[in-house]
Order: sequence, then structure tokens, then C-alpha cells
Amino acid sequence: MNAGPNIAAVAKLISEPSRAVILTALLDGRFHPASSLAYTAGIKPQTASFHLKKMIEANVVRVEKHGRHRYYGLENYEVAEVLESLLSLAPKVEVKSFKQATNDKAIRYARTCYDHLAGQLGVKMTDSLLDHGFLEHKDNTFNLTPEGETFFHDFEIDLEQVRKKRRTYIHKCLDWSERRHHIAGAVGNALLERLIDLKWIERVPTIRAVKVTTTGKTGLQEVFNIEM
Amino acid sequence: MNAGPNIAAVAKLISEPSRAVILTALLDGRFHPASSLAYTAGIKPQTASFHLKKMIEANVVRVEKHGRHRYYGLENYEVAEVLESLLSLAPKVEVKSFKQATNDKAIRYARTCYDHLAGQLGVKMTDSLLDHGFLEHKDNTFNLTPEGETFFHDFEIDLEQVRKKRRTYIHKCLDWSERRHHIAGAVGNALLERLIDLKWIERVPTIRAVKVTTTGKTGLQEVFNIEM
DNA sequence: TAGATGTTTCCATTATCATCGAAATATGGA
DNA sequence: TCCATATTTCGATGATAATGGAAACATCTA
Repeated sequence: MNAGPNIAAVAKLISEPSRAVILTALLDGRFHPASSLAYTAGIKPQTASFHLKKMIEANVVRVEKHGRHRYYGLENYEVAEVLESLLSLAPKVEVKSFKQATNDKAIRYARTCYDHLAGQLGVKMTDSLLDHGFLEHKDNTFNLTPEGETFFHDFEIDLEQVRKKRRTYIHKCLDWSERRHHIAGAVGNALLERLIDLKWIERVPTIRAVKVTTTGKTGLQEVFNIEM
Repeated sequence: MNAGPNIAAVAKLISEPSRAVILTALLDGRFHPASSLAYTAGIKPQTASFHLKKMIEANVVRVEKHGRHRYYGLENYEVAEVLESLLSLAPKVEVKSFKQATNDKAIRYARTCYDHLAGQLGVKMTDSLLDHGFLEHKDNTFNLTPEGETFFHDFEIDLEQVRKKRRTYIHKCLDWSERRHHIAGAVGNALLERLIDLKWIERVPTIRAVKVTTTGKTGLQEVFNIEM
């Protein structure tokens, strides 16, 4: 009767709450040890191991072994896209603890959306580029302007290298916390990496949040005219 | 502990096999009566009613009432995008019956991917436009060339109207059956509608397949240099 | 080499939820 | 108005799968 791939199978993999937490944590683009993921999901290591195995078998997650440590990350960008699209459709979670509220706030402020910036920071930066005429919004997608290409060159991002990546050059990504779009694609990734290189932002160790450093606040103000 | 939306909830909605079948059927972009969806999913009407109600409450599906008939369709394009992204990640289904094989073949040949063409037809058409220089593949996305805009004008597709839609103008959509890209976005939708207007293609009533008419075979050969 | 640590495997228990029979409600048609 | 059809609502049953205790395996360090 039914023809085509079995979406129920992959959705079922994601629908289990412990696995959803793990997958969401892996959306920061990093690899994490099994024990850390177990802690994050609030389950015992053996349960985490059970779930991680299922996800590996389904080619959703991959593992890198370093001695007795197993580091797990998302299999590829395609998986990340599925998770991101689910995030924009998913119901909000009621905040029930102080720690949860703190984490929620930090994640909304600035975070990684797999490999590019999101949250208030991501959207403000996108708006800044639009306001300065470095980015244009046309045909419901983003494009860099010639002025924008000059700006990126001056900001020491090599767009020729960026163009060579096996990724969309630049596209819109709907930000689930801001309900507006931020920059995604290879350009978005280059921007994230540049800000990390400049030490303007730092990853928060245990959640997908990104923290703006003191230096970063100054730099973002001077270069992008952004208050954070 | 967990911060951000609850992806498990929406994934769980999609992960139930009967609901997955229904949602996949609704990916043809049409509205279907409850009884038809029940039949398609191989469940009793009361079970279908139960599932449809859950999906309506989650804003995944919407209903239009016509007398005693309730016609159900996907809530919006965002939902379709989630389902489509899941399709590209989902495992293939083993074909176990003659009817299933027939449906599978028809769907791979040509189908609607929500609101644009997919399958062999969708990909061949995309390739044709690329070969003729009407479409270019740049920065890992599609763009119409000036020649392409002329072509669409001659094919009686008003691109000015197409541009005004609250949709991406044109983008790539990964075809799960061909594992290559076909055209999506407002341009893709315009193309689908034009072919239907010309009666070059017809929707198959019970599955998401599209049938190429005799007239269509001739037209596609002459205009697009496509053998179907 | 022995003990510590990280991770995986195994299995019985418990919680969750889809299903259909029964019945009720809503609408159309003769 | 009555009967037929489409759909919804209710509830008990049966199937599924995540969980943690126990144990085994893999690697590191003193």
C-alpha cells in the first residue's frame, strides 16, 4: 500500500525523549563522549549506550574512538537539517527549573545551529549585514552584495575558499527562538569560525550556547554596530 | 536540563506508522476526505479520526468541512518541509506486494513533492533546463538565467507573479528516489501547475503519483527534449 | 599486573499508546 | 421524516520499547 521511504522509522528514532535530548545536544556540531551525553539526557550510561547504538545503526550518529573514550557526533549535515526543521515545528517547552531557565536564556542569546550562529546574536548579525547593504534579501533568500564581499574580505574571511565547500554558499535558516532568519550555509559557518578565532565568542562547554566575550562585545559593536 | 523546543513531541506524532502513511499521502499537496485517508492507511475510520484529531491539535494538519465530508491537508509548507527532509533520511521500504511495487514504480516515475514535480520527471526536467542553459547551478543552489526567464515567458509562466509568492523563488530539493536534485520553490510550483493546465500530466487519484499523458509525452519531447 | 574508569551487552519489568467494537453525532437524499 | 452515509467519541485490550541492575569487555594508569 504505502510507497516510498519509511519516515515513521526515522521519526521514531528521534521521538524518544532521551534520544531527542542527545540529538539536540549534538546539534552544536561537536563530538561528545558517551558519559557526557548520558549525563545530559539524565540517563544511565548503559541506557545511553543502548540509544547511541540504535542511532549509529540508523546512520544518524557516528562514533570516533579515542582509547576507552567514544566520541559521538551527528552523521552529517543532512541529519542536522532534519533536526533543525523539526525544531521550528516543535512545541515550546515549559520551563520548570532555575537551571533550565538559565540554559534556555543562554541558548536564546547565542548558540550554534549545527555549524553557524543562531539566537539573538545570529539574527542581529544578519540584520546588521542587511542594514549595511552587505547582504540582500531577494527572492526570499539571502545573497551577499559586492560591498558585502569586500566587507568579508576585510574581515579576513576568504570567500573563494568558502565557495569551494560542499555546502550551500548562503541561505536562510529559520531561527526557532527569534522566529526570524539568520544566515546559514558555508558563509554562516565561516562567520562562526572567524568569531571563534578572534575570541569574540566562546562555546559554553555543556550546552549549545555561545558566550560573547568582553573583547567580543567591543568588536561586535565596532565592526557590526551590534549591542550584546 | 533540556533547553529549546521539544522535538520528541513532533517526531512522535510522525513516528506512528498509520500517521506517517497519512502524512505522506498528504504530501501530494491535496486535501483528502477522512474515509480516503483511513483506507490509504489500512485502518478503520474511527482510528483515522483519532489520529487526524491529534495532528490537527498539533497544527500539523488542517481540516476543511464540506457538509458531511471533512477534507484534510497539511497545515502549511513548513510541515511539508519537515516531512520531505525526513524522506531523504528514511530507510527504503522492502516491496512486498505487486500492488506496492506498482505504486512504488509510479511514484518514482513522477510524483508531486508537495507542490512541485519530483521523481524521474522532476529530475529530467531540471537537467533539461540546466542543459539548455535556462538554469544554472551556482553556489550549490539553482538560479534561472536570463535565457531561462525568456523560456519561461514563452512557456506562458508569468515570473513576475511567481516572484510575488510568499515562497522561496527557486531552490534545490533533494529527490529521495533519484538521489539528485529537482527544482522546488515558487518556480517549481509554477511549472507543475503549467503542465497540469496543458494536460501534459495528470494526478493519479489515490497515490501521489503523476501520469504523463500522450499529449504530454509529445510536448515534453518537443519543448524540453525529454523522453518519458 | 592490578585496580580504576569508560563503555557495552543482556534481560525482566513497567509504562505508553494504537486499535477496533460499540455507540453517538452530523449531514445528505428520497 | 426516515434511512443512509460520513465522521467522531469512548473505553478496554494487547503490543511495544525504554529503563536500570548485573555483568562483561576495553582501555588507562600507577
